[in-house]
Amino acid sequence: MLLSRLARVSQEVAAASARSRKIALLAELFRDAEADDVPIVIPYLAGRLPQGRLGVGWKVLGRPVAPAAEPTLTVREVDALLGRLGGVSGPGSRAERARLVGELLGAATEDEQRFLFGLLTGEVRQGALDAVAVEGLARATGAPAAEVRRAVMLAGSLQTVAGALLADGPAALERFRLTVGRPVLPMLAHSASSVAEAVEKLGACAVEEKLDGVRIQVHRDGDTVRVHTRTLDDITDRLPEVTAAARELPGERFVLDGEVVSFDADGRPRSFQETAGRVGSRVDVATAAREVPVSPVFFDALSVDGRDLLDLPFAERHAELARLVPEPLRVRRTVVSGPQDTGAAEEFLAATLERGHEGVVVKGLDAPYSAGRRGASWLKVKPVHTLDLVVLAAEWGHGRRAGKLSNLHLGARTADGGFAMLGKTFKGMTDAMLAWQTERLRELAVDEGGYVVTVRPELVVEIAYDGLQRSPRYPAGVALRFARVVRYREDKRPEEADTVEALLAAHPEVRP
DNA sequence: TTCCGACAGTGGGGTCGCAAT
DNA sequence: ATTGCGACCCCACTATCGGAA
Repeated sequence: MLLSRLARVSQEVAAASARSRKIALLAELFRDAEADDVPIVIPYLAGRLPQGRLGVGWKVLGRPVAPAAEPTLTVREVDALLGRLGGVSGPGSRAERARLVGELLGAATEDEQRFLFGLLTGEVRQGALDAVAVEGLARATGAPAAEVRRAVMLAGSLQTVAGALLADGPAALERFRLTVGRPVLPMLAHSASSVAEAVEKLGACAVEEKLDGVRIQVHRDGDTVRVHTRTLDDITDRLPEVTAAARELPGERFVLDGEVVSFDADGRPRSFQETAGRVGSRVDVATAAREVPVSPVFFDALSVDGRDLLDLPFAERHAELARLVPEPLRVRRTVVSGPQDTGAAEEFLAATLERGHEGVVVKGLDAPYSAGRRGASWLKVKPVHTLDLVVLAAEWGHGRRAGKLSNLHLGARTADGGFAMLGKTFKGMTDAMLAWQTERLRELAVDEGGYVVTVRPELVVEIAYDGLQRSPRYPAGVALRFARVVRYREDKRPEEADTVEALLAAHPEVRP
């Protein structure tokens, strides 16, 4: 199949607003793909590379290359070239990658270049990714969409399922069951604004502490232990403590879901930055493990002794977990009977925060494990802080925000009467707010030269954030974590905005 | 007819490791 | 030695479609 066909379909998908139309377009293309093209075409149209990321980003792609006049590239040729690209490493590899990318782009037409650009940067922006591709695949093969989706979650990969389906038809879906040693997409949580709201929604539920670390899925099959992240990357080699802990457990075959975190000498959780830095260290793991030891803490069991527990109610899965995993290696929790018992849930949240953790996750007791879904039966509750800050500058948006000032630079007052930038945010704005702030900020602009528009520091905005973190980049030595706009405060003058001093006083746990 | 769940898009800060400077 | 870049960790929120209620 020619790459030009994919590029054209991707454009048509982007132009279609109806999901059903997007699905139909993808299904038609998948149906036409030859067997050898399928493992390439399907991931490409889901906005994904079969090889994973290739070490090619905006910088390498930034240099314009004269496009080819006629489309001649086939998807198999593209795949072969990207395969070579992925294998390049060592001195001179940057130049070699750039050369290969240039070769590829030079053979592509303008439309094809645009498609490849999106694919390589992971931003296809056609309003259709995995979920829509799954529907298209189901349509193309005559398999029920729900079963295809479930197979993809259990295989942890769309390609694998696509290959099997196109080779053997819908019957192939039978093969995709939870298998120890093969990671499945983890279940995710929604947010709730309070414990009361969460308990109201879920009724009888467990309230569990939410640890601020890295999600892990641990598979043990006899002596073999594998540890995977939320995106199913294998990080076994970086976490010897987790492997050791899994081998200590009194079971030969199991799959557990949990979090890996680091505690200091007093048993207080270290900052996310410290834990994530440790988990990210892969060269000298022994040293990293000595300096920042980590512990696994589990909260769910997906499989124990060959029994697949996914469809069991959480209460039963947790009973299995408790049989296998001793209490110190499980998250703290309390069970409440319903809204009449909200007080106990709130006390548990307060105690959890007192111990230095992030918040709680409230979980319905009768819900199954919805692999790969953001299940409505898991609700996280974290405290939210707010500040009144001053807009120092704004950046022009992209995509559907093109032509709008989107990303705000946020400042707090300093002792000398100036402002210190604490981070940026593009979150929380409605379309109406985007339009309004674009107009208002242009009135305040002192420099509209580049993609950053600097403004007179006069506009006050209320910002919600999750916490403060140490920053090597911003002048106050701290930055806001997950900042988002709540509303503009036109009733406030910049002299009434919050100060850096007050912010630091409110977060004694963080020192710049 | 209205409501709500699922998705995609729009980017945020930090750290690590590698290659280039 | 330092800098630049890409890959991944963590993530919030809004708009939209389409099926559920």
